[in-house]
Amino acid sequence: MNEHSFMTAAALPTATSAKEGQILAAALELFTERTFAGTAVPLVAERAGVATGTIYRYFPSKEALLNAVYQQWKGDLKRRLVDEHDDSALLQGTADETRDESARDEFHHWWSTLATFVLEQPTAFEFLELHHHEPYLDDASRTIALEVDASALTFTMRGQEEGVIRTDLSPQVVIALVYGALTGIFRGMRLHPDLFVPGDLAAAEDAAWDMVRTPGSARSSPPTD
Amino acid sequence: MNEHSFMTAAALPTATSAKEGQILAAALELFTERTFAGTAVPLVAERAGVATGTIYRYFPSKEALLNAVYQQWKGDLKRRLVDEHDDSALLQGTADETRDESARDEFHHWWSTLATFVLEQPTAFEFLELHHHEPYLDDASRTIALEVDASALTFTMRGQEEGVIRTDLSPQVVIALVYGALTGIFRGMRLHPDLFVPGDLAAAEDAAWDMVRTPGSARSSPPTD
Amino acid sequence: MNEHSFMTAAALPTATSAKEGQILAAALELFTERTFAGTAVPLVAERAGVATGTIYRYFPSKEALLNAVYQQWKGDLKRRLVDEHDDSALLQGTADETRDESARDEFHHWWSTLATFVLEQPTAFEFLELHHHEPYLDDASRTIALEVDASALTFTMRGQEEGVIRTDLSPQVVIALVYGALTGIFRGMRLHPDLFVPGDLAAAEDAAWDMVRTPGSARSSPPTD
Amino acid sequence: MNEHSFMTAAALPTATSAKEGQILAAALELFTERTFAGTAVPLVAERAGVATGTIYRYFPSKEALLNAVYQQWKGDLKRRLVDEHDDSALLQGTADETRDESARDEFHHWWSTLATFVLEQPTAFEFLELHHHEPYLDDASRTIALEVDASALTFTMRGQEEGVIRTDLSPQVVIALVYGALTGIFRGMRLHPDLFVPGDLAAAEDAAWDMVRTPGSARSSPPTD
DNA sequence: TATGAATGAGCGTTCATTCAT
DNA sequence: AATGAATGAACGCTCATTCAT
Repeated sequence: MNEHSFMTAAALPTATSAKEGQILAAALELFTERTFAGTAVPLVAERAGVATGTIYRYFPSKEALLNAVYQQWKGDLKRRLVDEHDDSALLQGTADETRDESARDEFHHWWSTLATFVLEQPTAFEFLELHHHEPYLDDASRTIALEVDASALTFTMRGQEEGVIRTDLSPQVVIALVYGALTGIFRGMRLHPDLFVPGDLAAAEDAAWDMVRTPGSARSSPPTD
Repeated sequence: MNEHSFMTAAALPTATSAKEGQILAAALELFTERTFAGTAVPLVAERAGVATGTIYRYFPSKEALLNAVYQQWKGDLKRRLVDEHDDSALLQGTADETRDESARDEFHHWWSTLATFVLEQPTAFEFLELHHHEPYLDDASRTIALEVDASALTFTMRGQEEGVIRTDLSPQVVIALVYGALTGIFRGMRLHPDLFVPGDLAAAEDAAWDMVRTPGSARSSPPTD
Repeated sequence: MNEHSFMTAAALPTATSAKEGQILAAALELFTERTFAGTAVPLVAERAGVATGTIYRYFPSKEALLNAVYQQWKGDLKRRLVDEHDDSALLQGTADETRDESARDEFHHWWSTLATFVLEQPTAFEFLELHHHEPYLDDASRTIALEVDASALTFTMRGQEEGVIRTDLSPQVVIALVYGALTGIFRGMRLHPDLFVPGDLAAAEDAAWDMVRTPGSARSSPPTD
Repeated sequence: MNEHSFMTAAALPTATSAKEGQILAAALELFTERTFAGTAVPLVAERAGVATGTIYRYFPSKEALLNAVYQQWKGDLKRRLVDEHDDSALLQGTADETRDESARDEFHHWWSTLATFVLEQPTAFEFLELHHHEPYLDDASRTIALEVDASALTFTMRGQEEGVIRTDLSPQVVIALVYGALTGIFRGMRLHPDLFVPGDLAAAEDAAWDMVRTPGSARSSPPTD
């Protein structure tokens, strides 16, 4: 299904030196805390522990640095959500008669993978949220985002064709609802860390599924990892 | 129910002159399009049709202008969500035996009020989303946000006590899920206007309710306005 | 012959405020002393007695400032060499039988006008020399230069047709020789002020004429102003 | 005649390695194309095909590199104009009765040597023109320039004493006129290559001589090489 | 000897804010 | 009350120079 997964992983921008990694990490934090325009390049340099000029040895401009951060993490997310899932699906060999189970399974895959990413890399997730649609995202950045979107769309439409996912809403609306719900919890966690616990994300999976499954159909439990 | 309504209403910033209104409108648009740090004050002045110096006659600083915009619209939203609803609830005199209905009704009130606001004032809604957690929000701005949150919390906890809203999730998580779901659709509408229609927001209400209602309980239809 | 001379004079860039004039004067000096790339904008501001940012209120960029200086002085020179001469020629009504005289007269006009300019505005003349062919000259700057060149070419070719100016050299070479000779003296004056006197320029006119007049023809004295 | 020739010849910088030669050649081109301040050292390194740091192994600073280029070519020019001529004059043994011839001959030597240099090394000639009077020229650079000037001065004054060169102008003015005329043609060739031909330089020699010879005296033809 | 990554001062330019008009 | 010219600190970025390899 996806015979490119090894290659694309290699093609994704990865820090090829310690300094580049420090710069990417500092930029991730600061762009997230202070927005792109609100972050001075010398500040990135200071947090990365390098001189200002060094940043321009690795990235041709501030904008290119932002795109590198975006591609680093959107690429990581895509790998988790799309590439690895395709691989495991190939290995397991999904049979047709398990479709009904499979939709719930796949929902679980998406939700739990996102939840894991969110808990492991909250700053990266917030960065991606903040820079969804900035005009300074370049083609490479947009391409990765579209690949993730396309994969989610495929899954959702299949679920609707099978009658497992509600059809009174367009697949885009279904995706927006689920992704938004997850983002809502994430935002609560960041804004009010005292009122949320890490388990909330996993606990909300069933509720999110109840939102988009065909109403009235038999409820199915998520798989136990 | 809401003993603060007089005070807060009076405290809300309202444009007291045509020029102030033009400045607030221009700032709303530009801060939303370009972020706070990415917006030059002279640009706000130009779009508002006033001289740069005039802005400083009405607002002591760029940051104060941002807070004024925030309070203008978060205040408007609060008035729609909290104040007016309290008023109408007071007038109608809600009886105890209608509680079960009432939770669904109140959910409908929140969802549809938010949906209306989103469709009427998409730029203002996006502005509020973008400036959720900025460090330059002042106390007045934060206070309004907290009042809205508190009102939603009260409603949700009552719904949970009544057994209508699911109790396997904390009230904060419930609120975050619903608000996030709505925001997700809104973001889809802004990002992909061709894939969404205005009716999607209203159509998603039932799905959102399915997410937070106690699972397995009888489904109740929303009221017809 | 040139009914636009009043208009073009008005269209030439002229300092429209005291500050703009100070900036142009400071830029002229510094660009001449230190070359364009060797001159920092803050240095121009300092010598002009204004803040750095003020320069950008009058000129969109350092390059535009250079072009403004160029057009200011090349325009001045063009006015002296071309426009005013056309005017006076029109007024006097040159007759055909005085052609032979006229070529020597016209040569005198060019030489003495250039000499006057050089003595009055040595820095401006050196600036124009230094920026003859820079790639950052814009179209307006080049146009003025071409107009001066074209006028010199017309005069030279007429002199050659009349047999007064030597024809063993192309008109371009004739112009280059004369202009170069004058520039050579100017450069000597700047480089070795102790070895040259202001009168040298005027004194060299006859020699320069001897270079380009048809050899062996009767020598004609320059007019006495 | 020139008692300095041994010393100065030894003092002239000569490329002592292939790399140094490449650096000098790259610097010549770039300083001429882009001016000194407008040329980045890494750019010189790139065009020379060496690493940036290598330049600092041969030249202590960018300024020193400029002076090395200047001395390389001004030294070359001096060798052609002064040293070799002295040598050949010494060998041939010039007799007194050929003085009148000799002045024209010597003029021819200067003009044709300069013309040859200009045609063979246009970039070097332009470089020397551009850096006539830069404040960053060091003593060694200035010394070479003065030696050339002194030699020209000696020749000119002798010509004036003999009555062959006009005496209504100081020898410095005479030199400036001739050198300027030649430079004027050179500049025309660079600026408008389509309007000039290489032969123009040689063709203008007679005209230049007409400029400085004593007017009215018998015209003498240049020697045929 | 030669490299080129790293530095940080300084570049051209912008912009929040002030204030004379 | 309103203007917009003026300011200068701070921006994104460059580059002469150094030095570990």
